[in-house]
Amino acid sequence: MNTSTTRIADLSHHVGATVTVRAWVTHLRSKGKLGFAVVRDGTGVMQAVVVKAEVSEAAWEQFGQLTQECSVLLTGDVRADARAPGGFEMGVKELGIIGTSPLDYPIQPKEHGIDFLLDNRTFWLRSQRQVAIMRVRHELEQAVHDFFYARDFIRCDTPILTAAIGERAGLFSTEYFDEGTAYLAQTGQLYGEALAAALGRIYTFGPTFRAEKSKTRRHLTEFWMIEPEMAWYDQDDNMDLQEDFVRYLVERVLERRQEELKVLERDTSKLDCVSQRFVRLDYGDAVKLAQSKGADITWGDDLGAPDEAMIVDEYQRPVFVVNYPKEAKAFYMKENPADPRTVRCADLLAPEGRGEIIGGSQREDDYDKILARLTHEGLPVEAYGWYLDLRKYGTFTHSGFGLGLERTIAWICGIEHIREVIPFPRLMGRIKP
RNA sequence: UGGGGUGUAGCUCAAUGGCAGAGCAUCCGACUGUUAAUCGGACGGUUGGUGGUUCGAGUCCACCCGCCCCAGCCA
Repeated sequence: MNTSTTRIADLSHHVGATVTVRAWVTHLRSKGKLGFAVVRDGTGVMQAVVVKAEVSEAAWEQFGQLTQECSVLLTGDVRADARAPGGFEMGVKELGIIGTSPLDYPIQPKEHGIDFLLDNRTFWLRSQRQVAIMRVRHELEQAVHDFFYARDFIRCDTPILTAAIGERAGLFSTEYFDEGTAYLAQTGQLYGEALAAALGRIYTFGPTFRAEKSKTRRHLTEFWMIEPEMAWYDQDDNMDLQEDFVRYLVERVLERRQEELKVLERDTSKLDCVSQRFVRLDYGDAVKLAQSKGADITWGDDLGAPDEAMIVDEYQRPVFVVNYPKEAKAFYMKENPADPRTVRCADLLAPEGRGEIIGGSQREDDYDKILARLTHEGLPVEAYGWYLDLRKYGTFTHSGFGLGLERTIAWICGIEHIREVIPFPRLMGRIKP
């Protein structure tokens, strides 16, 4: 690495000194014999000021050759100036073009339509807003690992290529040698349960794939999920952990990524609600609440997106909706002893109409009951042999949940559509770039 | 998949059924403190496609295609 150059983020330490910066040109303005180039290097933005009378003939000529997105080597004096984007600017002495950039660069500093931006995602990612989002994403990923490491959870990686097992929604399939069809994992949970029996408390952090024909601002066909699984946790312990986890993630970003949130124009006061205790609302009460607000819903129905929005709107902070009807939920959730029509589960609804960011439950640990559920749902029992064995060889109380990374980032950043919070979104009808 | 919307210059958008336009970008010129600079000029079109109605269709109708929003499924 060339250590003789300075990163833009470090300019504040070099005020008054002469430094060299490598960067890309984002914006050019000229005013006769005075030129301005706003450049970025991934760590920040800097304004370069070129005065014809103060540079060589060659340097001034090079300035005239600059185009948007060409890469440059700039040498000059650093000074703080309130007029400069980023707060610091360089009085350029020497200037060289490293890589030219043709005049047809598609992204302009103005409004563009979403389809155009996604087609040009590689370039769109260079914009200040996208850089800010990716930095928050990075902070959250690191925060996930820090949270669980501090609590002695073991990170485990579960397979992406699987035989059909897991959720009910659509699967992506591919040929797998002589073994027939393999499917891209929709969840690591079932493997997580096996690992919890070996290691106690574990979590997975990986991509998941769902071939659902969903076209909403909350769905991707490929997204990242964090799935902890804890031996000897019941559903109440599970929710306590989720609450600590979500609160930690939000506070971590508020603490360390204020600059990025400012770029995103996020009203961070809306996130302060996580410091309060999260609401725990029984499913039956949630239905009554939705009904009182005019929703057409009866006991037994799953809550729709508008119902969820109504419920969260009532409390203005994260809400657990607990103990859903058995029929609305997956076979592996534990029957609720207090009301066998329901299961010991919870969805965590994020504020501001964001909807579900976590789905979790205590797992059914009774061999006969889970076998009956599998059969009742018409699932291929033989495919679940090793999973059922977890209830046969030393069954144990255990619980876990799945947190959708992109939904969480979108909520914290205040981004409307989750396609913007992953570098290269995979959507129904979009596989490129 | 269902409901709603939309498709016009490289981009973002105008145009009572009657000559297809603007801003930005690009090019040329002016300008020593710009902030998506400003000012003057130039360049830029098979109006998504195929049919139809009409003297005349970007505009109305039918079908097809693309995209957007909402819903379902979920994280």
